[in-house]
Amino acid sequence: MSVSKENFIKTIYKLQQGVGQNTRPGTIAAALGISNAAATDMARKLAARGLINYVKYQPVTLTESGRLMALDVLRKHRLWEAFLFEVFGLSMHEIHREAELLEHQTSVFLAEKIDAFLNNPTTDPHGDPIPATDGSVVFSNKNLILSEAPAGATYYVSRLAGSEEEFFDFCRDNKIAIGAQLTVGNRYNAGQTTEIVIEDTKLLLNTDFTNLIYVKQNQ
Amino acid sequence: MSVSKENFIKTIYKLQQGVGQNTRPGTIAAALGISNAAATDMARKLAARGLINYVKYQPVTLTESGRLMALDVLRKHRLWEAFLFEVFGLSMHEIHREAELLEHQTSVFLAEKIDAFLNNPTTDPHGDPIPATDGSVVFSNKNLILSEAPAGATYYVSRLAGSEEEFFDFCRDNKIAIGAQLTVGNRYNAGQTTEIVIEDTKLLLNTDFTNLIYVKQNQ
DNA sequence: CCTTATTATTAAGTATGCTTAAAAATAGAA
DNA sequence: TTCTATTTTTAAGCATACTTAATAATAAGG
Repeated sequence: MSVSKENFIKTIYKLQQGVGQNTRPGTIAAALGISNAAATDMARKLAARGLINYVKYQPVTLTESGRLMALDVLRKHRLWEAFLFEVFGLSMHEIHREAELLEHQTSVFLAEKIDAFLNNPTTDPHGDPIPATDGSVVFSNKNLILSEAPAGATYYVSRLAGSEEEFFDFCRDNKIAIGAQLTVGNRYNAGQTTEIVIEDTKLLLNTDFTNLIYVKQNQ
Repeated sequence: MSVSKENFIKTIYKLQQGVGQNTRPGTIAAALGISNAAATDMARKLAARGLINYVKYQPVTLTESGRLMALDVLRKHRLWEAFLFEVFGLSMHEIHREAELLEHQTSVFLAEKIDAFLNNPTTDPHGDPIPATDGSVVFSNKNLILSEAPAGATYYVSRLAGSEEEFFDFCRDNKIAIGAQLTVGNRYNAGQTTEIVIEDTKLLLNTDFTNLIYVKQNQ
């Protein structure tokens, strides 16, 4: 499997998980920074290999073996993130950037070594679940997405699901970190804008960010 | 720079260092497991980029920038080897196999982190020197190649310059490890075969292996 | 020195993963 | 529902990194 194919499959998986996103060729193309034509082309190739279900003009979906492949790459990505964070103390953005490259050149053998070294972690430093070798993923059912978390309550940040440096910079500058306490205030603009209070500071966030931040009731 | 180009440049560098080897297209092709035609093709492309000197029907040589690129890849390779050996306790063959993949996806940023974590090592677990960021390499002038080491004397193994699993298996099975003591005995077959004594066991090695083993007088 | 064997090069062809441009299908708005 | 805008697909083309087959040059042996 090539890097391009692994990233294509991984992108489909992540779009399927994401809120308010679809897996149409154009969406995948935009996420990967390639042309729509290239995405259509790749969709046909991966369908021929039995990794995705592809019907012309329809959103693509992963087959079971495609899903397993996505999870294999994601497992390696998140193990590297946890490792680079733990051992070298890299930032949230740095671990993502480096893991994005290393994930494709990591043998199952090495992934197991990293996993054992870290004592089989269940989440990476972003709070993303680390899939097991058999493809099982445990999503915390306590996690609420900030864009839909009931107002008035106080929560702890449990997951920062972004990947862009801009997002992590914003989080850092505004004390939004895993474990940080925040209160959800009013919603404006038909729920597109959420008011939060964090360390006595009021912030207005739109869905670009509230769809990437997860919270839970207890720390 | 692509993986293919990095490996081509790296192979030229290693062939230049090796004993009884040349850097003709066919030799490079054999080392990389590609056809002679592909090697000629790549030679032309890299010459166009100013990384190698290529004249038809002549052995190729690295330019200064080609040499720096080879050393950059080699630095990352050997830092990974040292790291995987130290942190995960992988074998001599395993560290090589994994580093062979990781070396091409390692940023200078990450290489520096690994280097600092290991306290700026000067050699990897095989005894190979780790090039510095500026491209300087310190070869121990005390190292003697076993195929040319004067007979009758006792030495310590200082470097195992192979990469094949077969070579490392042989070394392990015969107690040839970095720091091990050995005595050079008679030479036969016009110097092609060297008798050594290691832990009271006599061994006959040919140049396939004695060109890959380095020794020195003091531990 | 000449013949032969080896090696290197060129030429033609293939798969991958992209691109842009044009055509076809779908989705959205009036 | 119809028109238009958007999206998807197809088509043609390109660069990379290989292949095999044929040709050319070099190296080696007698």
